[in-house]
Amino acid sequence: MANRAKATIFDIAREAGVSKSTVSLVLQGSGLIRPETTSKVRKAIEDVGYVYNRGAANLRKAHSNVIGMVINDLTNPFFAELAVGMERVFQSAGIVPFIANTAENPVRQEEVLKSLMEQGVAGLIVSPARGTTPGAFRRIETAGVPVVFAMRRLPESRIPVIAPDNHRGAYLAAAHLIGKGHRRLVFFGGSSDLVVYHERLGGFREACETLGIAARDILIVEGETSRKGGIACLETALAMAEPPTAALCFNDAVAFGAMLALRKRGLEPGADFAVVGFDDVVEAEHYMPALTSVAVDSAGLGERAAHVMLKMIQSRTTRAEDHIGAVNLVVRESCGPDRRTRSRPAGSGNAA
Amino acid sequence: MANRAKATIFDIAREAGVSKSTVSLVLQGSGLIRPETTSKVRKAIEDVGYVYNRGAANLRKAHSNVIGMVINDLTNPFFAELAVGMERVFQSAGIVPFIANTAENPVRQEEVLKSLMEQGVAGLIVSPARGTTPGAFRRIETAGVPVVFAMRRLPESRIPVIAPDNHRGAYLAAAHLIGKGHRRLVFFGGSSDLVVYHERLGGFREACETLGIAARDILIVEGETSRKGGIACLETALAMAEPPTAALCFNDAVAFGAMLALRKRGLEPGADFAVVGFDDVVEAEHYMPALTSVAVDSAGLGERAAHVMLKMIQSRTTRAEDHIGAVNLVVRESCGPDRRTRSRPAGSGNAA
DNA sequence: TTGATTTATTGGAACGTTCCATTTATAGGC
DNA sequence: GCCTATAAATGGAACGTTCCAATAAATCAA
Repeated sequence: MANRAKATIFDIAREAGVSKSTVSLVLQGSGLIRPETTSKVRKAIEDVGYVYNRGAANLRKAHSNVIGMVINDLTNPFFAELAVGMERVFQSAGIVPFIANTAENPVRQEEVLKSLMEQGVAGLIVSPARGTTPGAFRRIETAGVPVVFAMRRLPESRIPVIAPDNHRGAYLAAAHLIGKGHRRLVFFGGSSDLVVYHERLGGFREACETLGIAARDILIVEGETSRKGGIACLETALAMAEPPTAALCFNDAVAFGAMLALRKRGLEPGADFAVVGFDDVVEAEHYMPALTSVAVDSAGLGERAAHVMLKMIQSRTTRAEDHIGAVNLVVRESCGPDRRTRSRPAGSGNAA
Repeated sequence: MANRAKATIFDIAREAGVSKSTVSLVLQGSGLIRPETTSKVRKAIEDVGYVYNRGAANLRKAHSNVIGMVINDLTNPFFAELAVGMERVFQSAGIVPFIANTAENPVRQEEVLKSLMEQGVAGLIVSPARGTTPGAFRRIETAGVPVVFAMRRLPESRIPVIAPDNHRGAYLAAAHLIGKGHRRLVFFGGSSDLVVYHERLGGFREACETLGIAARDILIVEGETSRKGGIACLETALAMAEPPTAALCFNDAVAFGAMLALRKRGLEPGADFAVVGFDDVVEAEHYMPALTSVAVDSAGLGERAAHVMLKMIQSRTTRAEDHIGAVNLVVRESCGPDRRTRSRPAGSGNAA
């Protein structure tokens, strides 16, 4: 089976006793070919161990069938979920998405994007790396390749975005905390080079302000968006002269870190200090205590992004509407009982 | 910048006032071109918004620079780590790996593999989906494309494998449990269609047998390799007439599930029932209690796999040696204190 | 039978590169 | 100044497909 040099449609043609054009037609599933001829060709294809050369085909064909998916952090299950959601819809459209990881590195992202473009992708779904420069996608835009951003956006870009309603999610979470009786709140993690950060922080601020929290009781501690960052944030917060009693965290990883740090200090997350996460990754439910978090349905957003992309490709446009996905607060145990029913007000249980 | 139709080297040539061949040479970084000419061409490339067509190039060139990475479950951080490790070494070799997810589905895997082959990959690193048929890679082998398996292997395949020493890892873990005084042990999760399962179970068995555990005290509960599966396994085990006191779990997800189920029953993982995981994913360290687990260094194995692949491509071979990665048991808190020092022997603390 | 129509099949040009064999320009030796 | 050696640039064929226009074969109406 199969000699050294790779087989082409000419080899198939010879084997089946037809012309290369006929083979090409069969390959494309054209109905013009007589059934017996078709099966003769099919057999020859098997016999010579043929593998279709999509590169050659794309030289003539208008459109390729590959879509690139550029993700900033594959090890974050949140983004992996996003990828999985996209794959679901592409699969049913007969498209194979290729995933590439940028590890939150703009330089790497540049390489990855370049490579994907050279490969002739039909479209790109991107969760841009932190620190992506504004012009990073100009080349791609002028090439007319459709791009959609997922989860994250760039400051002043015209590229359509599929993302959760970060502002509202943060608002809901903060409102929940305030409803529980907390009066001095902190926002943990993230940094201002991320648009998402501003959205979430904005929601947090708005809730605090409209629900009567004094400006001096609205705290912010920036930090890495990881467990480690969460630990650091908590240490910083508890070292304050007047520590907060509740934290809304930039994402679940930060929340896990904060809970861990709490435990290390002998404090019980929920009872002694309230923690809310963001994203609602699968582990949130299984943590001890289970983490209250803002669910964003990343797989659903992935599906949405894929649909938008499909439509853009089909209608040969590079424009599309943004889509802001609904969020909802999943209340679990990390915020403890209602504080207003307790005798001692905020600040209790803060023994180091 | 850039008119509608995509620019080719001819457009660059016209713009720069040279021939297409010169442009091609510049593109390939040939030193034969005069520096001033080179920069003239470089400028033209910018001006026309050129994007290199790798498909066309591969028609002539012997080798492509893309490597496919086929992963069975991207949402499992363990596999995501593997991917990240590979990327590290490919990046420094100027290669962009494309990742595709099979979601543990052999049919999907078939499609993904086909698509990657059509794209003209130079090599394939695969963590095969469960239930992959023996012949699934024959086509690829006869096409002469190098393949290496990572983490998992197929029953009778000749394809090189990069995997952790599952047998030894399980042996170490079981020995640890026995050393702690446990005398009735169970293996949780997995199923016999996976070679890895047999390896890990084999190590568990060998440790039990050589360290004097009676055959009737060596229990096995198959199950899904997920949190859910772990929960089910634990329920099954505790429902036995004579329940075990310690479990070695197929992987960390199963272990997390088991610990969860323990908690739900009011039992304390570690003190009341010992649990050991496998893979040592990042969360293992952060769990409550921290999970004792067999560390396999998946990122390191990913790097190794990538190196092997690079060498295979370079030496134009499709053969390579297997590589069995070292493992080590990371002892944390999920196995509790030494049981031999306690008054009551195995079986205590098992109130439902 | 003839011409028109439909159904199957085919040759050739094109797609955007690379690479080889040439050609042209530049420099060096005498 | 001429010949040779070297450096720089070039034209053309090839890579494996698709698609159009053209041909060949089969069917049908008269």
